[in-house]
Amino acid sequence: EETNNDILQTLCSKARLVDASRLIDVMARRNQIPHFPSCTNLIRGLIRMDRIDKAAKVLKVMVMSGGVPDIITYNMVIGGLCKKALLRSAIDLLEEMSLSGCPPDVITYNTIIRCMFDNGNFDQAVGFWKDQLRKGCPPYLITYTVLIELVCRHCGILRAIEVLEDMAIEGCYPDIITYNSLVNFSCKLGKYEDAALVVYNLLSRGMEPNAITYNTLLHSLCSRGYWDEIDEIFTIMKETSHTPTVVTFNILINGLCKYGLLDRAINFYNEMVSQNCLPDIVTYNTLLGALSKEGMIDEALQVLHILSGTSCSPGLITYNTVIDGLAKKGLMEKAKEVYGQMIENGIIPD
RNA sequence: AGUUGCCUGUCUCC
Repeated sequence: EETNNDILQTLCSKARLVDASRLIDVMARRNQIPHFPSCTNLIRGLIRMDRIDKAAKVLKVMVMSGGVPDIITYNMVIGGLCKKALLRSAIDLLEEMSLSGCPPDVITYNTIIRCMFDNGNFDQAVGFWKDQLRKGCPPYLITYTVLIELVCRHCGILRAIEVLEDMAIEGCYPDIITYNSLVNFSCKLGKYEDAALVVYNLLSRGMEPNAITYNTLLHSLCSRGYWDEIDEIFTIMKETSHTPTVVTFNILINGLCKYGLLDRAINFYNEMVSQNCLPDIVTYNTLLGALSKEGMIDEALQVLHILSGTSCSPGLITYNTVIDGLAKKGLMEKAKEVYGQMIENGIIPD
């Protein structure tokens, strides 16, 4: 046991986390008790590597061995399970928490509610939330922010705004994120009158739209090609303290590309560079997709080549984008070549 | 300290 724990610590410190998790399995089978702090570090590391399955297993061994993981580690594992849509496992773990001496907190509940919501299990999410209220949990802003979209979806924007007002009466003040969620939802439905109503409401509460509010509007307007309105908002952003961000430019570039207006998209690219707003990998992925679609294959390959070895190196989506573009033009040889580059650069295909 | 809520990019489905 002692020897194994020494090995465990060595593996953890050498970042050989999968090996370490196998060792934990072996130790568990031999009824050996793993060193708990190492377990915690291992769990967190495995989550960072997206190996939730392993992390959950180590957590289980730790608990069975009498260890009590801290709330943050638990929440991270539950969050990881939720991201993988393993809601059932997340709920099982939630139930084990209290038994293991580490009762769940708001963050645990919010994580689970969010997961139910994302999976379309709306009734389950609301039921779960009501259970919490019944148990005496005070209303939490983040929970409301997740659920307010449901009110909007089922009862309309006016009711949603009423709920926000009720929240404030209960001392739970909606913030800009809460309002942005509603702006986003309204925009997705193309209900710009509703979005405007939300903006008026946040203004009347002494808040201001932020860059994300504007970006949300821009994204929706872009998908519908409302260029005049887009121009107007972009101008407002430049005049206020909510300067366009890299996301703003990415939205505009993407919108123009989708409409085949690559030249105008490139103008925005130049504008962002000249304003010291650094393009990121999303910017390049967007442009690469457009170049490929327009048949500007050499240009695309050139950009790809330039990107390799910069701080903004091509990722999985970059390669997928270019390979897909080449394949759709029937250029299978070139596609395979790029695939080879991808492997060489250590990117694992999906 | 580190874990939960708002905006952008590829493919598939629509």
